[in-house]
Amino acid sequence: MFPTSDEDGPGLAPGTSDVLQAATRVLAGIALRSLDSLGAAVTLPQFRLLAILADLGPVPSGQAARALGLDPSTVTRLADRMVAAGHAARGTDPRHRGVVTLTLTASGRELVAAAGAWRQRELARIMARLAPADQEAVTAALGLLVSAAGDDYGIIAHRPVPL
Amino acid sequence: MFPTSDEDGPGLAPGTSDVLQAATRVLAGIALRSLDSLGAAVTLPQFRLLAILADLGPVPSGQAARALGLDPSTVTRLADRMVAAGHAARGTDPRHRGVVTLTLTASGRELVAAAGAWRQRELARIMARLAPADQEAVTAALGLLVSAAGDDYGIIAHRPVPL
DNA sequence: ACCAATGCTTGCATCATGCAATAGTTGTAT
DNA sequence: ATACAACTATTGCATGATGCAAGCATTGGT
Repeated sequence: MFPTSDEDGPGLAPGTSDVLQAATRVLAGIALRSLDSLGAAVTLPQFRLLAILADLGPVPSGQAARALGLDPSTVTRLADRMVAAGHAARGTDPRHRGVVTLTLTASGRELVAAAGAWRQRELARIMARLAPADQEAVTAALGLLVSAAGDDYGIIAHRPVPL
Repeated sequence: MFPTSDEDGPGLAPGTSDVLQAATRVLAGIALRSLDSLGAAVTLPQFRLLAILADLGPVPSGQAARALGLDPSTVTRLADRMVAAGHAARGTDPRHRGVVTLTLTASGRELVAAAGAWRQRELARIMARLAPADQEAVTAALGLLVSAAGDDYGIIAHRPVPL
């Protein structure tokens, strides 16, 4: 089934590495292609900014930068493009006039929602090929993997993880 | 455990989307951080080129471009940098002198091997937190997922998938 | 009123990317 | 033999992403 690369490290059952690599390809592929479904409206970094804004609501630019693991200046320029495209808006915090808050516009919210919907449809399409019991097994196993990875690869990590 | 986003599409059990998203983060995170372990020696696009060369052996530049889903000109310039860095070398096919073949140097092979080794250690570290039975369950489930995704997200796809 | 800390932006350099135009090669047809 | 069509790789050009360093504005404390 998989091109066994006879490269299994210590403590890993044979074939595990290959399966993990293939699974990474599948999951990352779904995430990336969901952007293509938007008609090339936004790039991956741009979408990441929109997604974090959808998650956090209106936040200071710097906080978005920390959440994304990017330099503040990079977020400034990403925001430039998203404001120009009408997907986000800049605002000010009355308390601290030096702070620039970023918010999604209706257009931005639509993009994030559309990508999420596409991802779910695609996922359902793939899972539908499995028996119900297997579907449950996949979900349960992924939950195990995620819990094992713990905080190391969570949204809030020492070094934030993309996607 | 997961921030249930009450966003489960049709045909998906509740929570599935969140688990999948978290799993994507974990797997993509491992793949991306394996590059950091190389000391920022190469960027992700550069490493993708090296990895494809490791997979395919010496290949024409254009074939590498197709395998990566990139424009040939992009591969030309990626190759420029990797040749300059000493990780790859250009060659010619005696049959077709217009064809430029790309090969890994010893240095390039080392990089690919080091990243793979890091990934395996990290994976083993995470899996070690699970009971052996659960480890097996995770591997089996990922295999199911990959087989369900089938050719749609394989190395050889209509639209090649990164990573 | 000065000053240090904080936060955003701009200047600069580098990498990544695709499209279009160009150049070199090969095989075929005239 | 020459001309042409097909293919491959590269270069020119424009845009986006990125980090670091410098600059500017704001805020709070002394």
